[in-house]
Amino acid sequence: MRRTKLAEIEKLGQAAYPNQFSASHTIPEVRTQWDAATGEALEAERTTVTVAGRIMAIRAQGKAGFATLQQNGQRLQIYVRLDAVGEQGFALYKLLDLGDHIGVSGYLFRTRTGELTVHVETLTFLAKAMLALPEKFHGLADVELRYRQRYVDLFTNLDSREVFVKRAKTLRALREFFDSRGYLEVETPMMQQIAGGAAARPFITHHNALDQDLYLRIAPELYLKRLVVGGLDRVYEINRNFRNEGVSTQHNPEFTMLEFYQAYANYKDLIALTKDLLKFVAEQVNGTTKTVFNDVEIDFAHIEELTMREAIIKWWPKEAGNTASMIMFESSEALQQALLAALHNLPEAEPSADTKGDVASETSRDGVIIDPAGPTYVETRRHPRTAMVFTAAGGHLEDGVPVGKVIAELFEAIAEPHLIQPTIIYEFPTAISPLSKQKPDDPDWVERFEIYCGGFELGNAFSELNDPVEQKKRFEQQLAERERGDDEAHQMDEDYVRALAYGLPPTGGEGIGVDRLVMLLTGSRSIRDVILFPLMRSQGNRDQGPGISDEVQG
RNA sequence: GAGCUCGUAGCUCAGCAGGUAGAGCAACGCCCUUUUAAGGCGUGGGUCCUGGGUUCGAAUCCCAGCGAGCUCACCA
Repeated sequence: MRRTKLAEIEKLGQAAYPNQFSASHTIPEVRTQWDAATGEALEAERTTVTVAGRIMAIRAQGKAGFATLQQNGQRLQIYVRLDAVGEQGFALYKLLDLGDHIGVSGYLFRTRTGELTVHVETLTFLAKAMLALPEKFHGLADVELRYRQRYVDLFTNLDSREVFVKRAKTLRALREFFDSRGYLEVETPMMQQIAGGAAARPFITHHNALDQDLYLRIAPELYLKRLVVGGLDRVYEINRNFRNEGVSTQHNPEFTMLEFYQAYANYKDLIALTKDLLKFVAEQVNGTTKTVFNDVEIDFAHIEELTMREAIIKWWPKEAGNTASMIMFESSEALQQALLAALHNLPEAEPSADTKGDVASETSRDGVIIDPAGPTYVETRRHPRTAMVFTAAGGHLEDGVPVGKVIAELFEAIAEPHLIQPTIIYEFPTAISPLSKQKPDDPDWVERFEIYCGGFELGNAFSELNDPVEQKKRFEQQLAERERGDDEAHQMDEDYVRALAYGLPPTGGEGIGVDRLVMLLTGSRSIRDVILFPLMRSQGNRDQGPGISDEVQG
């Protein structure tokens, strides 16, 4: 059908796939320059423009007609009439389909309804859309198709396009921020012989000529610190990490990570830097420090700072009474006591028929409804989740799990869901921080912080461990974990230990999930909405949507 | 990996007390020289995700599979 039209277009003397078209303006340029011009002014000027674009709407009316062209996410109406473009030109107009690319030349005017319009004098065919476009009003709504056929999503759903424009702005702002502070942008290997720098399962690939397995990197961390050893005191890298794990609204197997390292800085310096960074990027991208995520307004100009311990106490469940205090963090026994007291305070649960079978109410987090606006629980009559959290924590302590690890678990269960506004949580237990430096006055805690926002983790930073002897020891501990079957435990990296042995200055390092940052800045609930081509399950030979074969091969 | 929901025309959707599929947009034909979700008249268009089963009869009910979304788990 469209093939025959293309043949007819060629008969009109138009190339089916011309090699170039010289426009005088882009559509956004025309809009910028003449959006404010009145009809009278346009008539007086009689400005002729030559523009190109994709036809997104077409309205024919006998011997005249309109069409809407789109270019770079902006639209401009054109008006084509028989007596202006001639028989050939009008014949071409009538053969056009939605989605075709054309170029037009003509003068600007305003229609009766006041819309800026090109009064076309010459019409040039540029390329055919062989497949039908999605419906003009709803656009492409099927989420799966939007991800799999992003090219259609981008020109039909301009909101989607805007997300990726903002993503590019985010990256530009990040680079500007670090460049202006004397950081050097570097690129370190993404194919590594040892996948290190994080606890995650890697993808494995193979180099044929060397006959050697390689890992796609899970983090650039260890290479970046080697560079600091080498005297590149301030480095940053923005690039992909790959982790062989499940997907969710917050995880894609390949994701973009910003990591930066600064010699002679510690985690306190990085806290200050992170605050400046988030504020700067938000302003560059959105013109304001505020953004709306999940219907909640988030403001990057006000970033709260809490220690992990303070956060646990702040969001200690109300129904557990006044049972939390700083003392409980001092020993396993103290924490046990606090947990027991809290459990004792919990009101009796309602009959189990109500709680057990009520799987559907999981969304309300098992009876605890979270108010995203602030640190308040709206209590309902059930607290099974709270009880479970306390019971599990107590059990772990009895099993001899390090108190630091249990404290971190409590934090994740009790406090993390409340961290909607950007919040820096600092001082982490040593037990869960193998690469961080301990606090000089308190070896159970390390100089580390994470930044949370929108209910998830956005970044992770610490004063880097630079003692090669201690580092080697920690690698050996990880090896022992590996022996026990933990395939996420770190491998020994002798070369990294050697690098440290040459002397890593006191250094602060941080990683920020760029995709998640873009999610916050664009109000996107799913990471797939900010990744152009998110990983989708293969569909094998199953056809998805319209194919070209029918049109091309007939 | 588990639970819930979904899969019907190119797109957005309806149809599901079981009786051989429908609307709008898009497409095709005709009318219309300032319309804009243009309008009017007419026409064509389907592997109802796939495969089984129940039934005289399945888009509809049942089972299995494939794909997706969300939630949870895992995981930074």
